[in-house]
Amino acid sequence: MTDDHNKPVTSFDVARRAGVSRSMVSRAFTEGANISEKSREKVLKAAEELGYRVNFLARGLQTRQSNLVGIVASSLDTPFRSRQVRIAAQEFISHGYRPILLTVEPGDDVGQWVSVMLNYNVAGVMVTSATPSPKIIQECRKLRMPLVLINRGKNQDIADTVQIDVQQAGELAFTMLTRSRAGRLAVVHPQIPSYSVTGRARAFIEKCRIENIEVDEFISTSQSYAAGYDIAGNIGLSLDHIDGVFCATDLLALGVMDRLRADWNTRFPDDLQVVGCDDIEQAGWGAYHLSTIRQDAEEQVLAAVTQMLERIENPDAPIQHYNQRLTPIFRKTTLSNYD
Amino acid sequence: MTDDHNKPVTSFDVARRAGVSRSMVSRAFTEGANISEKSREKVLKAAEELGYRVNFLARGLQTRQSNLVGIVASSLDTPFRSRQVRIAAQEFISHGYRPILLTVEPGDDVGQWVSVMLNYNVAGVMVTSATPSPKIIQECRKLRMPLVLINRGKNQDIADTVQIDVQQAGELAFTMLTRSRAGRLAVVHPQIPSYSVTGRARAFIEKCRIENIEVDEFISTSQSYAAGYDIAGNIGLSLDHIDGVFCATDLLALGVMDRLRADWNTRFPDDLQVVGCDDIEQAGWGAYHLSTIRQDAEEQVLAAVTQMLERIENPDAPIQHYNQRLTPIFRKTTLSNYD
DNA sequence: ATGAAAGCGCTAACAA
DNA sequence: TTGTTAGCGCTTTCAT
Repeated sequence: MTDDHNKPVTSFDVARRAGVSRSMVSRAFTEGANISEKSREKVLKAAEELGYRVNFLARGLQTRQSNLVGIVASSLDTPFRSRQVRIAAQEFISHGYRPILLTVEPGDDVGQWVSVMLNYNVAGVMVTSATPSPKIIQECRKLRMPLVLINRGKNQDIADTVQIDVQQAGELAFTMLTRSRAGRLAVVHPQIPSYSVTGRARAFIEKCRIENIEVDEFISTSQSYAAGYDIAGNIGLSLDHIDGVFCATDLLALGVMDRLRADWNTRFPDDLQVVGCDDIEQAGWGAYHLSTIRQDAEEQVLAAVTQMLERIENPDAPIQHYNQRLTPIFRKTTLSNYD
Repeated sequence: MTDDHNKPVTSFDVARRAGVSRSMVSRAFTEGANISEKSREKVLKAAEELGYRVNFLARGLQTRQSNLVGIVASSLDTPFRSRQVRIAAQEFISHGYRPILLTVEPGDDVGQWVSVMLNYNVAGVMVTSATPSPKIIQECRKLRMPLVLINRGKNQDIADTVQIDVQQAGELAFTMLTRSRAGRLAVVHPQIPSYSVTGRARAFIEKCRIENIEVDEFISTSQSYAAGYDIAGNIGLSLDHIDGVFCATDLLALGVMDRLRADWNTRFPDDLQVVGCDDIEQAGWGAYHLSTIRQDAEEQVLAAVTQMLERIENPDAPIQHYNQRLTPIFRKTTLSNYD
C-alpha cells in the first residue's frame, strides 16, 4: 500500500512483483488461457496489490478488435426512444460489449457520427434515428463494419435492418377505427418525413382510399406531444364530421386528446375514436387509456442486437431484414375490439 | 478505388501513397502540428483515396489519454433520467468526448461499472444512479480518475457532486401546499432509500413536525407511475382527512392522481392539492397540470459536465459541490401561488 | 518542415 | 506450463 506513484501500473509491474513474465500476466487475465492455477493466483494477487487493470485499448490494438459498439440515436429523451436505448445498452452490456452513445441532433448528419465510430474500431453500430446516407452505409460495408438500422426501411438491401411493416400498421389502424363504426376518418402525422412514421400514415391513407372512406390529413410540426396539442386546434374545427383519427405516434395522440378535451370537451371514444402507434408507457396511463398499435421495443432491439452479433460473427452472411410483428392494443379510445 | 483489400489501412499505407513518412501522416491529422499546407493536403488526399481513418485507440495508447468518458445511469427509460442522459451525452460530445453508456440494473453494483470504465482509460465518469461505494470512489481518486456524482449527496467530500438541496425541496413542497390552506398533509415516497428522493420526503416530514402539522406517510414500492397508482389505493381511504399531498417524484404524483380520479372521483386541487418534484415533461401535460418543484436537468447536467472538464484539466483542484437551485412551479393542482 | 527511431501496454506465435 | 520476441497503429522526441 506504499505505492502512491502517479504512473499507471502496467502488466510489466505486475509481472515483476509476481516474479513472472509479462505473458503470464496477460494469461492470468485471459479467459481459458494456458496457465496453472498457482501462477494465476500469484499474478492476481500481485495485480490486486498494485491496483492493476488491463488496458482494454491496448488489448484491442493487439487483438484488432474492441468490445465497443456504437449506438446512434436521436430524440433520446422521448419515451419510445429512451426505452429502445435502455434495452439496447443493457443487452450489449450483457453480451460483454460497451456501447458508445452518440446522440443525433436535428441538424446533424448521421453519417458523420457513424463515421466517427469507425475511429474507435467499434465492433458494430446500431442506428435508430435518421437514416445514414447510402455512401456511408457502403463505406461500412466495405470496411466490414456491422451496421444495423432500426425502422429506417430496407435501404436497398445494403444493411441489416429491423423494421415494422408500415403497410400493416396503416391497415391495422384503419381496422381498429372502422371495426365498429365506419365513418369519416383523419390522420395526423409530422411534416418531416421518416420511413416509419410517415410510412404508416401513408399506408393508412391508402387503405382509406381503397375502402372508399374519406380521410382528412393533418400535418404536425413534429412527432411530439406539443405538436399534437397544437395541431389539435385544427382538428377541433373539423370535429363535426370526423369520428376517428389515427395519430402516427402515441405522443401525438396524447397531445391531441388533451387539447380536444380542454377546448372542445371531447369525450373518447364517444365523440371521437383515437388510435395511436408505438405503445409507449404513457398511452396506458389512466388519463388516456389510449388504444394503439404496439411496436414491441424489446423484441425490436433484441432482434437488432442479435443481427449485429451474428454479423460480427460472420461478416459475409447475407443481409438480413427482420420484420416486426405489430399488435393492436384495445384500450378505451376505441369503441370495440375484435372479439 | 481498386483497393478492396481486407486489411485495414494504416498510417503506413497513407504515408507510402503520399510519398512521405508516417510522422507526416500523424501530423496531418493533428491540430496545429508542424506541417506545411502542401504536405497536409497531399496526405489528406491519399488518406481520402485509401479510406484511411485514424485509429483513436492506438492514438490514445500513445498519448495516454482517451476522449472517452463514462456515464453510468439507472432507470434510463424514465423521463427525468433520459433527459439527463440526453443532455449529458450531447454536452460531452460537443466537447469532443465520446460517452460510453453503462446502464445499472436494480441488482447491480455501481462500483463494478465504474471499475469497468477504468479499463478504458476514460477521461472521467459521471454517475447518476445509485451511489458507488466509498471504496471505489477512493480508488478513482487514487487513480486520479475524475468522478462526478449527481444527486448522491456529498459523500464525505471525496468526489465532486451536483445535487439539489433536499432540505429546501421539502420546505418548498410544504409551503406550496400550505400557503393558501393549512391542513392535514401526506407524503408519498418510495421504500428504497435514495439520497435525493428519500431526502426530500424526510425534509418535508420534518418541516411538518416543526410547524406542528400532522402528516401521513405513504410508502410506495418504487418511484414509478405504477407505484403511485398502487399506493393511491391507500391514500383514497384517507381522503376525508387529507387535503394536501407531496409526492417525492412527479411520476408518483401522476400515478396518484390517475388512481384517485378513477376510483374516488377526486378533483384537483379542490378535493386535494398535489405537489410533485422534478418537473418532468408529463407534469405539464393537459391531463395533469401538476404543480411541482423543478429540478432543472439542463442546469444540473451542465454543472456536472463542467465540473468534470475542470477536474480533467486540474485533477488536484479541491473537491467541488454544486448546489442546484429549485424552482416552485405553480400549475393547477395547488390552490394559489405566491403573488 | 521532415524523417528515423523509440515506445505506449498489450497479446500471440514460437521456443523451451 | 512458461518465457522470449515481435509487433498492433500511433505519436513523439531528436536529428536533419
